[in-house]
Amino acid sequence: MPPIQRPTLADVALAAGVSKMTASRALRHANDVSKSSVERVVRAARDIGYVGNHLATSLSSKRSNLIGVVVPSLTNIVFAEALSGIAEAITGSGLQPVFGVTDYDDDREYETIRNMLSWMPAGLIVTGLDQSPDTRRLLEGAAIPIVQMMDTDGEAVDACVGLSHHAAGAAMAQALLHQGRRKFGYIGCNLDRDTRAQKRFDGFAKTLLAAGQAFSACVIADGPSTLRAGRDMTHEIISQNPHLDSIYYSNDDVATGGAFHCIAHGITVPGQIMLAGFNGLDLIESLPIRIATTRTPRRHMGAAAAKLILDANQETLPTAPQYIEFPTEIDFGT
Amino acid sequence: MPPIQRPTLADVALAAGVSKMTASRALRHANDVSKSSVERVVRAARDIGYVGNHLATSLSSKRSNLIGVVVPSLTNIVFAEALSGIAEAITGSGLQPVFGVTDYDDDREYETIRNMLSWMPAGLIVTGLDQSPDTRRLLEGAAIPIVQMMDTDGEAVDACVGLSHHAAGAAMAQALLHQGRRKFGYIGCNLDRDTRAQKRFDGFAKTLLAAGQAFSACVIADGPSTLRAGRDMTHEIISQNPHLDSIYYSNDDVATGGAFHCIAHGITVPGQIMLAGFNGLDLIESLPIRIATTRTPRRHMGAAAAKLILDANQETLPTAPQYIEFPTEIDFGT
DNA sequence: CTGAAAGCGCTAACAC
DNA sequence: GTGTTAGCGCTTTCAG
Repeated sequence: MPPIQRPTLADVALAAGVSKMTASRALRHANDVSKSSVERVVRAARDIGYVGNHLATSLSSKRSNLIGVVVPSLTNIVFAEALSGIAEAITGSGLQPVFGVTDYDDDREYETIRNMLSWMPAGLIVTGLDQSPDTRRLLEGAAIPIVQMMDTDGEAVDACVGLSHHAAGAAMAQALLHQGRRKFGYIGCNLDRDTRAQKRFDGFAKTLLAAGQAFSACVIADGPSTLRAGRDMTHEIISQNPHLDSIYYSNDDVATGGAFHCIAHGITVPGQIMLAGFNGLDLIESLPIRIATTRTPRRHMGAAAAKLILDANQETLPTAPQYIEFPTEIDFGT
Repeated sequence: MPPIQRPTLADVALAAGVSKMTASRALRHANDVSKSSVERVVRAARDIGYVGNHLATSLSSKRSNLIGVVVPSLTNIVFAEALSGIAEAITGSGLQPVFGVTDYDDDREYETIRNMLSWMPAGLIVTGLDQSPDTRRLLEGAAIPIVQMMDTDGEAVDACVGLSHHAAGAAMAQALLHQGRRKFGYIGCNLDRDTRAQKRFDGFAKTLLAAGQAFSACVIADGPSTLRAGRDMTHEIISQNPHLDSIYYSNDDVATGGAFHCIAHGITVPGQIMLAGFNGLDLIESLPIRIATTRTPRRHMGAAAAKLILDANQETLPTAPQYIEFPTEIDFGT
């Protein structure tokens, strides 16, 4: 197929017998144009299969319909769900999401954001509050709405939608203490890069300390959070510390691995030992045993972040920098 | 902060004491420009914080660095992993992925693709081969590389990277027959919209038929594939058909729900009943019981699709339409 | 090796 | 209501 020149607005205008401007106006806000013109333009556009060129539109109007989204990972369902919430929130708005995956790497994050900025996006949604100084400068210098999502423990560049991971960790510690647990274990993955998991750990540990308690054992691994890692690490921590009565995990994936270990080895949960994760994955509620978790509204956070961008692009609304903190809820699955 | 006019190439050129063109060339392929010029331009760009404008670049060069990706869902980890593979494959290439979620809806898919096309993307990756006629026309008319991923059962618009779901279903039926199973149940979600799940079902059913067997019971639900649905439907099918010795599920999520049901009710697996899913999620291998599954290379499929687009954009390579079929492998978890 | 001119396809800002 | 004139910021020519 020869690369046929795709029809432009000029072609539409010609076919409709009007000027480019009238065609342009007719195709966008049908008001301000006579009914008959609109009709002819729309028909002409359809007839010749006009599609429009966002590049030209955006360059000319100095604003694009792109919205950048930066997440650390996509194998973790949590971020995929946030993306999903974003996608859902912007359907019908004409905005298109551009995404970047940083793999928890500061340099990748910097490059990704820099690259996105050169698309003059309508806004940027990035994960977390703990960017590198360079990245932060980049964000601060960008003259577009920036929303940092998933976390509220720290200072936002602009707007922020998330939850307090420190508080979530603290709340879980409190809850386990209330349940009478006293021999605490911790199992975590990827802690050196996942600052939100760190914050939960800190919150949990500080709360224990304040109650005159402490972790009896911690097992921390470098790799990503996987069920297998959770299962293996649980095996390790329990065989070395048989008297643990509870384990806090860096998230539900790892905790589920722990649950599988317990099921396979006939360890009663929560009888002998209580397991606690984080996120409130659907998975948890279907598990044949009950483990505790903190429910988090990933989808809503994504949607709320997207809505902030949407609002900021409607001049009519006051663009007060928002700081939205979602409450979390502990779920014992009972 | 007042909306300071962001520096343009002209500013860089001015600061470096060269023309716009020299600056442009220096910033892209440092060849064809004297060393001293390159140096001055690069320094000037950095000094004034020049970022570049992809909109202008793309409009002018009539090709963008955007790559469109259309998936039916993001809550299903499988598609998130494919995205992840795509993102990984294009890192360093300068390409940026734009994504759209169709929620298995033909109209949404059409609109999403249409919208993406107006960004003049370097290529498009869409899920599956079963688009609506309108969408198909849209794709055929687009003068860019199109890759359909995840499926090979059907005719591709251009290139195609995936696996045969019909064959995968057939292979699983064969495997269960070999294991001596004779009372087959089927449990599926979202079959009316998920054409790939349909194909697996067809392949399985046809193979049973060819062996003189048939499903003893089928339970099919409309909603999305969830663990809870799998668990509930398994409860239903087993209580109504106590003699089933195997169940084929539309995918691993639903099958895992089934596994949880069996664990909770003391049904031995695969002793009393064998469960078989599809995808080979990591989850499966950590499960305390062994269920069968078909391993699928989601990440690789995504990466391969992205590579096809990458290659097609390098004029040097022959742009032969590709048709890549990945083999699948049945895993009994033993 | 470097530069000047001429757009890419569209819309903002004015006319009429 | 509609059209005209200028660009948006960059790259593609084509001359030097």
